[in-house]
Amino acid sequence: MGLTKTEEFTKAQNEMAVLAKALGHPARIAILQFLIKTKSCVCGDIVEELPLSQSTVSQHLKELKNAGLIKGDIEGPSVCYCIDEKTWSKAKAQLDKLFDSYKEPGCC
Amino acid sequence: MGLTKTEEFTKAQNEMAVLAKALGHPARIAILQFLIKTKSCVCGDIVEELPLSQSTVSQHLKELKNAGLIKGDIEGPSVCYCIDEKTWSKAKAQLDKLFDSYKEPGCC
DNA sequence: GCTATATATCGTAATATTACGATATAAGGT
DNA sequence: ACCTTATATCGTAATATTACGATATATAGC
Repeated sequence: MGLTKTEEFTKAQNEMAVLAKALGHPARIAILQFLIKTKSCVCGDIVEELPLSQSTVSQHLKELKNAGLIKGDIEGPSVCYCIDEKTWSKAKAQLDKLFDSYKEPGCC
Repeated sequence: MGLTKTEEFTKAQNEMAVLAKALGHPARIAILQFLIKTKSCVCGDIVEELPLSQSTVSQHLKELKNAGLIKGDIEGPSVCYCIDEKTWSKAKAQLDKLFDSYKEPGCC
């Protein structure tokens, strides 16, 4: 056991879970905020900004990339990361939909 | 190792990460959608709705409760779960803020 | 108090995540 | 080709998550 039963859920549910999971770590929130703030999408400056080692930051960047939230362009010897607009707006839309589907205060 | 360095990040970053992490599993997305759909916030019917065992569902409910997204009222022999309005709108606001802070398409 | 039903918790096993140092890879400059 | 710099990957260790069956707990009804 210990393996998420993805096949048992809908595509939409799995997609949303993947996106939310990628946001489910303070370091990754911090990375995204930093990428948004410094529009120039400075690359390895993230390592200096975060209280984590270079390899750990690289791992978090990889996960954000896997989820599709960011993309990385090679730029000389370094890599330039930035928000992937398409997935970003998709994530926003999906989460908005979930949050907005709750209207009335239920029963308890 | 293997322990998230929560102290190194801001309160807001950690809070958002906790909320997102709670949403980071398809079963928990399914549970929330079900709770919203059946306004009567039927309790253990969730177990019948999901392709998971009773104990596993109970574990997921516990995590959603820990994150504050839902609350459970004892109602006779069973428990009535429903969305916790306060945390729900807080989560919505925090995520909205993150998503909306991205405007221009960066560089790459 | 006993019984049935509904949830929660415990114990356990498998897999995943987080983190780091060390090492590998890739690109630019000399 | 060599060196430097920037990132990525590997190996490893600790902790967390996911899942289930079995057992405990709690409440209503008898």
